Amino acid sequence: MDQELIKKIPHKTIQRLSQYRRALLLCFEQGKTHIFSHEIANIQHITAVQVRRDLMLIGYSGNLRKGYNIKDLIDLIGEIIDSPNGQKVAIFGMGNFGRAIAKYFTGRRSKLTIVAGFDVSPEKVGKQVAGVPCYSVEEAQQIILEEGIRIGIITVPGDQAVETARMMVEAGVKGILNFSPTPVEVPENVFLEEYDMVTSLEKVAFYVKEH
Amino acid sequence: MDQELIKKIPHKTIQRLSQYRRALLLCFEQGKTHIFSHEIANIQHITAVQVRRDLMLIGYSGNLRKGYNIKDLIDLIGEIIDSPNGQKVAIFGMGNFGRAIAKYFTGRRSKLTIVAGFDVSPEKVGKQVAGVPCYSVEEAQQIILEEGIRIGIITVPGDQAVETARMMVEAGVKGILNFSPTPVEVPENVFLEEYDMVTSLEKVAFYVKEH
DNA sequence: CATAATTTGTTATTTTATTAACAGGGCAAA
DNA sequence: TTTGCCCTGTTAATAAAATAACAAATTATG
Ligand SMILES: NC(=O)c1ccc[n+]([C@@H]2O[C@H](COP(=O)([O-])OP(=O)(O)OC[C@H]3O[C@@H](n4cnc5c(N)ncnc54)[C@H](O)[C@@H]3O)[C@@H](O)[C@H]2O)c1
Ligand SMILES: NC(=O)c1ccc[n+]([C@@H]2O[C@H](COP(=O)([O-])OP(=O)(O)OC[C@H]3O[C@@H](n4cnc5c(N)ncnc54)[C@H](O)[C@@H]3O)[C@@H](O)[C@H]2O)c1
Repeated sequence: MDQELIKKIPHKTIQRLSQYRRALLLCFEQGKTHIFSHEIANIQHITAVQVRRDLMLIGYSGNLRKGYNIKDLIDLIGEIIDSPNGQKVAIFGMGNFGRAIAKYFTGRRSKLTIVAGFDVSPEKVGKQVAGVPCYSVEEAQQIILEEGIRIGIITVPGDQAVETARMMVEAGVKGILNFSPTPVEVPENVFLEEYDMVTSLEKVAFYVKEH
Repeated sequence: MDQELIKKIPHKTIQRLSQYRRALLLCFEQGKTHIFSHEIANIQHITAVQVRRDLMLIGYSGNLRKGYNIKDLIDLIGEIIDSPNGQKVAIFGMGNFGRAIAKYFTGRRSKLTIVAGFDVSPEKVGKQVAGVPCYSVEEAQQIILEEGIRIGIITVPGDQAVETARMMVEAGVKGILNFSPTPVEVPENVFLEEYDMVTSLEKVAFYVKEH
């Protein structure tokens, strides 16, 4: 696919492609070879039109009678969202959440590998969590460079997030997923995604509230 | 505020209100009494217009010279998104992630309290995590009813999520925050929020990829 | 062979969300 | 007092996302 076009894919479509792929992988494991847009839509919470539109944007054509070839589609989504040689990820803050993430990601075959954790606590530095070595923050710059880590996950306490992000960017990280409740600033050439769990829960609470 | 109007507030605004409040609480603790829209905007990643628009929607008026009264605004946001007597929350699946959430939420004063965890593993049932008792899933229906739990967080493995959600709804849960990668179905009167961490990370990876 | 039934691919429309524009108010300083 | 500045609140314009609508293609079937 043309690189120019890839950049024009809406953010929401990128997210859905990731989700389509996971659903497709499940179908593929079950021995299915083809799938219709409305079947994909049923698995996710969306409409068949949305699915077709997304696939149109990535230039994938299905078979009019059999639908989409699952294997081909998985591969095409992979070509778009994965990097050929994978990407390395580091976790900043190996507390309860950071460790849960490390355990969760390790072992599952994926183009994304968590290769390092960083923490300030002497109890954690030097240990391994699910095979992920934990280093001190002082070593971060060096390890990030050596390993070629381009993505960082922030799971430090909120009051440490801004400084941590600054340091990550300085060390060469190109993408940050910030799970702390404190928004951080990054330069334009760094991609930032933030998710605040408390906000999500408060949102649910609001819509559940007896007005 | 009028209940009819409250229901018309956009989802995104509700999320931002939650975030404004947290930022405001920090400012309040630092002794500030008033704040301008552009100051709030700077803390979050948004524009001052967005802030003013959101506050307009909830009918809050600031002082032309001093900006918004922090204390009043915190209280108003609380009136809108909190329930007066708080709401009870349960976690389904007390694994690594579920336990991290339990530890994280406990102790912080908030209108949301995690009062129970549920799991199938005999090792976990009967124990406590950060003061949150873990029950077997068989007990769920009864405990949810007794405690008046209206909100549930799903942190069971993906292949258990659909069945878990079904059971939660049957037991009377009115809002679900699903962290498993598997989308679940809920009836119309139940509010559903889903967050998929892998998708977030894949999104970051995509925008960081060297095209 | 014609027809009905499906499903894709794409354009048009609608809805939702964000940003821009600006009137009006209040205070400070000239 | 008057001028200028910097706010808020609100309407208007723009952009992004989702949905609807439908032509074209393919196959099964009478
Ligand atoms: N645990 C959850 O379920 C959860 C949910 C939502 C958000 N979060 C957020 O994730 C973050 C971590 O939460 P947690 O529950 O794991 O807390 P935690 O206290 O268990 O872990 C924080 C870790 O960060 C380390 N740390 C502190 N300062 C650091 C620094 N400057 N550099 C590197 N490491 C540092 C600490 O030593 C500790 O190991 C917080 O910002 C929290 O708000 C956690
Ligand atoms: N750990 C993470 O950082 C992380 C990140 C993103 C998403 N998730 C998702 O959260 C979920 C849990 O992840 P985890 O890492 O905590 O896994 P985990 O295996 O540590 O925990 C899962 C827990 O659920 C329990 N369980 C299994 N079936 C159950 C059922 N039917 N009812 C109640 N409990 C049941 C298990 O006994 C276990 O305690 C998974 O769906 C995972 O995809 C986890």
